[in-house]
Amino acid sequence: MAGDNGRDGEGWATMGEVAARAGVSPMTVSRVLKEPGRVRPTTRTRVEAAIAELGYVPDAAAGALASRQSRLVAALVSTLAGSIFASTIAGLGAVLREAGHELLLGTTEYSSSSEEALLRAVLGRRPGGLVLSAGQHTPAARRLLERATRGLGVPVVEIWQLPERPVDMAVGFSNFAAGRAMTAFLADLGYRRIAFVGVLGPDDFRGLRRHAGYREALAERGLGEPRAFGSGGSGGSVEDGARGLAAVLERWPDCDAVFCGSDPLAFGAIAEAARRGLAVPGELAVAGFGDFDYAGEAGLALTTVRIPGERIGRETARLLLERKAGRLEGPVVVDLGFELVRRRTA
Amino acid sequence: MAGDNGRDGEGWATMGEVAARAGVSPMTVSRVLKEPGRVRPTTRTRVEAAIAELGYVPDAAAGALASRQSRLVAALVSTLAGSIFASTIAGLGAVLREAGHELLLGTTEYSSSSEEALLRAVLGRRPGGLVLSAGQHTPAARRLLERATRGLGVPVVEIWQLPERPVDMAVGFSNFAAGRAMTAFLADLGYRRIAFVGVLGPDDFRGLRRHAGYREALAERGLGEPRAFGSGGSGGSVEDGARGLAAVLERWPDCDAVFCGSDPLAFGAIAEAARRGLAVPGELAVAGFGDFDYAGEAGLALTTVRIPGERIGRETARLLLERKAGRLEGPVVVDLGFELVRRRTA
DNA sequence: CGACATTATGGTAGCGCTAACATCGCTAGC
DNA sequence: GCTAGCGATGTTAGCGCTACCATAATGTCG
Repeated sequence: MAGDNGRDGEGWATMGEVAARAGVSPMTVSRVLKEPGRVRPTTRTRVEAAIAELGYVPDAAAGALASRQSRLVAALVSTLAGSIFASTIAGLGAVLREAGHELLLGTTEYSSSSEEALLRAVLGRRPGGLVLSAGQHTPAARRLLERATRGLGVPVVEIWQLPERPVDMAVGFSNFAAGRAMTAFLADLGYRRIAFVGVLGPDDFRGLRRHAGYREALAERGLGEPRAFGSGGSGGSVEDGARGLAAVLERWPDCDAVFCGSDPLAFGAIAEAARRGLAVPGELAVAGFGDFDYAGEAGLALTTVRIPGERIGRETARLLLERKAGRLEGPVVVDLGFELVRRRTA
Repeated sequence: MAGDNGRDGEGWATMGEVAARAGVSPMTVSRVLKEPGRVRPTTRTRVEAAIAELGYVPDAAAGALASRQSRLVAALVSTLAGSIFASTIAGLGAVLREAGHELLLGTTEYSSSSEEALLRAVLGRRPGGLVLSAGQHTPAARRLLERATRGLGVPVVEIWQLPERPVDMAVGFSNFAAGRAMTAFLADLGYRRIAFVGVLGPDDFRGLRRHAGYREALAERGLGEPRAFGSGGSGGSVEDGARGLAAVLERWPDCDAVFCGSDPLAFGAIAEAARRGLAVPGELAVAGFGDFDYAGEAGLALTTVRIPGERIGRETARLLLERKAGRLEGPVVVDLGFELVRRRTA
């Protein structure tokens, strides 16, 4: 079977074999691959033929070793589930690929203890850039990161939030501002007894910031004490939303609006409201966060906060590329903002 | 700043530097890393101290080149959006990481023309395994794959469906059987005029198989002509579901059930039904596919088909590892099945 | 038409690591 | 006390590629 396509030997063809077949030196083959313009067309054609005949695919590890360029960018996100980061990763990958880089992906699944191990594994690949979603890093991880970016010049981008003290660069939006804006928006709409349902575990930094924004808006407008319910763990599910609304209503039965820290939570809240015969938004307004697919007019018609997920990915890639090209100095923080989307639940 | 942690030199510490500091040869350092049991404890401690002091992180590319083992597994999925593959990738990554491998991720975004480019890029990394979600490959891509698995012994796993002619191995379930089972289930429930709304573009192989299963079930039970509406492109959104139901109802106003090719479509259909004042399931039953988060009791309470997404990932990793260990011969196809979940929409 | 600037190609030397074998020091056995 | 045998460590030789410099082939002009 071997030899059907390509060659008979063991393993992959090497550049030397291609060179021999084309009657040139390995160096010329290398140039055909990387700077075709610098090789005479006739030679180039010959080399390209040899490449095709042998089914040659250059060994990236050898190339990386020799050139000290891995053409690899590592992205470490907390999770892929819930479609939160998916579009960001897609955008990141698309831009990167166009520039000839590949994406090495790691998920920490919200356990920051495994973050360090993952980081070490990934750094061993000598990535040309690092993308991180986590808000807080273990001290050891932070040290590794500092060293990578400060000492070794590896660009690092933290995404989906704007850290006070970025390791290097950051692309995202202010969860605090978004939380405050939506709460203020609800207040402007006339709602007075606004509750908050979110994930308030210590690991979910972003949820915490949204909640802080909510409280801030309440205080600014003198809307009384916060009415917040935080589902614990790694929540943020539809069930958590239903439970959250139930808990809130039990404690503060007179609420006229609930701001949920994520669209799934809002979904759960709406379903729970329906179960209780509460008209939305007539008797209870509901707002979400994220503008998931199903939040649109055809689905929930949810009033929510839209986050430019894919743009975060693309912008991150752009920054990485710019910095590698030396066209970017110093710390960079890009605020891509957010957008309040009013639909029919508030 | 350099030297804060680790060393002052340019770039990363090398194994040779660690060796010098510990007063041993590089080979001993290598052994401490890979087979600590074969190094005397006192020596090992010394080496480990040197590693820590220098913040040494071994260069995986060099290791790969020398050992001809990349410890990299590449996964090529059509998309990350819609949370379809997310849990599979998470499961895959988790198991792989435990075994000391990393995940190289590529998304084709349903364009099979870019699949070949992606495949080439990824093969350059000499992955120890390949995971693919696409059903059909371009001839060139297929040739590359055949060569990789047949000629070079790279394990390949196709996931989320069971191809008739697998490249190497496959882990998934039968979309045909699932489509048929849900349709038959609806029939058993007493529904007689069952429509289908799905993505029927030529690129979505899985949707096509589900649709085929639907037709088969209809034929088996003599339920008359199929009533199918396929949204074209890369659809599968909530909007497509709403539009799909509208189209179906216009053409066949007497439908008593709709089977949707995915949960988002089902969501759209339910929303559209509500808009038209149709009681679900009283006047119109709706079934979905996928058992997304929001399909649960707390949300849509959707009758749907549950797919073991994460298990597919884990099983895939297991197969890859097994085959690499030489404990697995010949083609392997693992059918992980599916589960009909009856909730309150049918 | 020969000196010179170009352009095209080749040779050499490693990148950082590990497989395979060589060597050393030690304990065990008689 | 000598050697077989073992465990611990070192030496050598690349893995496949690219930077860098050298050389050869081509073109340019007085």
